[in-house]
Amino acid sequence: MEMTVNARDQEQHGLGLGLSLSLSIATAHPVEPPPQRAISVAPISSHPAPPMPPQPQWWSGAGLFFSHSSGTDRSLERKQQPAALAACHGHEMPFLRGIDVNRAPAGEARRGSCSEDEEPAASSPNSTLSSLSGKRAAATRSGELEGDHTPRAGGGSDDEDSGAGGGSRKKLRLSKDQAAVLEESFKEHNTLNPKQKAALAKQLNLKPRQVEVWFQNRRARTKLKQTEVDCEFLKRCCETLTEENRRLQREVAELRALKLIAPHQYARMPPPTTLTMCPSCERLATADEAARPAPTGPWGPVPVRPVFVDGPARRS
DNA sequence: GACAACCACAGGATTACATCA
DNA sequence: TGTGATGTAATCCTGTGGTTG
Repeated sequence: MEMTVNARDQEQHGLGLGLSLSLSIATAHPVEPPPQRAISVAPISSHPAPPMPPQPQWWSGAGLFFSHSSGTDRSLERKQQPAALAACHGHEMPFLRGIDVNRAPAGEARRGSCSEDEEPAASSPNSTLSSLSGKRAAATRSGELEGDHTPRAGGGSDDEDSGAGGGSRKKLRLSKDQAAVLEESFKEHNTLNPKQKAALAKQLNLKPRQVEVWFQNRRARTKLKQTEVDCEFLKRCCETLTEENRRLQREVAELRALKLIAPHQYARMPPPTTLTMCPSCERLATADEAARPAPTGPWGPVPVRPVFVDGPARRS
């Protein structure tokens, strides 16, 4: 079961970009990434290989956080929820401590415990909401259904939220502490199971839905950033190959000229080695090497695409 | 075992708000 | 102070996989 989930995650996180050059190598093994290798451009080349950032922790962290199930093993989680939620208050998340939260007033109509927070209506508003889109969505926006707005300390009340024409959607800004904890959690595991979600929500005084949304957006940002990194990487690959191609063409021209000028000397030279450029690993290989099967790639070590590591740049 | 209905959750696209230069 | 740019929380929609009857 977990394999299925992971396979799906691989597919989804593996950048369905159609960037097939060397990306597939890295994306095919997100759970257990191959060791970083420098890109070995042609042995005779003097061009520096494109820089390659290290891989993020979460990339290889799938399934490690709550080891009883993968992040999306819902069936198991659903069965385990009552007991799990009873014991979910941060026990398995050592980093969830001492969070100074921008909390709504204590009297606010929030369901306190994480088990209570996992009520059906809030657990997956999307699935049900989407099928009821029109009215229900509008109702949600105006705070009728979930009261999903969690104002910051001193912020507006629910009354204020729904007051402005009913269609306003107040936007909570997470505090630095909250964002830091979420970020830390994301590094550990880029998806959440209900236990984790509830624990985080409880600890941060957010709604599980908010934690869920944050993770969704965070995954989207990571993927976007990764796409940018990939584009940059491919651009550099292209430049490198173009330059290499120019150089080889110059070399060919020089050799031809030499053949015309001194045909006798040229005849005594050893036969030229046939060089072939591997399109995926950017190594040059002789015809012999190319014919030989290699253990790790067509002609040797396989380069790993750069992977985005840091969080998105923030203005401050 | 095959099937349909349902549920939960993921990603992608988009909107709307908050903040900053 | 007004404004455009940017970041991001939140929403909507759709697809997928698991469970259940």
